Amino acid sequence: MPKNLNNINFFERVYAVALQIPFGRVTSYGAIGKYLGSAGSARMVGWAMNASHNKPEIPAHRVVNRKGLLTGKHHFNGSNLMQELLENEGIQVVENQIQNLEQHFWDPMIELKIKE
DNA sequence: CCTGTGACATAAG
DNA sequence: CCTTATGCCACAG
Repeated sequence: MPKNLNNINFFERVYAVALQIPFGRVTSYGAIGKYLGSAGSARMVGWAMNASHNKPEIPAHRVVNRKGLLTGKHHFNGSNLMQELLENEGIQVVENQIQNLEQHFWDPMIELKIKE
């Protein structure tokens, strides 16, 4: 993938990965960023998710930080919607933190492999 | 072009 | 476990 194209569809890349997260699975901002080749710039992923508000189809609730903490829940309607969505997928959430994270963790690097 | 910003990550104390 | 500090990088204005 040419470097020049990295910045063009960055948001869409994030969306594409988020959309590929299987039901009942979650991943981290860093994992997505790493998969996109922008390792370390997990902030970009979070920011992209912030922009994903325009795209309701993006399962942003399946994207959490490294600790499995629902740091972005405040960005959902201001309620515990994010937690409810996760619990609806069979994921236990206690104190805004995903339980058994490793069990539910979905790594795009592994599941989607690395292209190029 | 420069500055601020952000739903993160990692390290250090 | 906590708080700070620093790196990180694309985007908006």
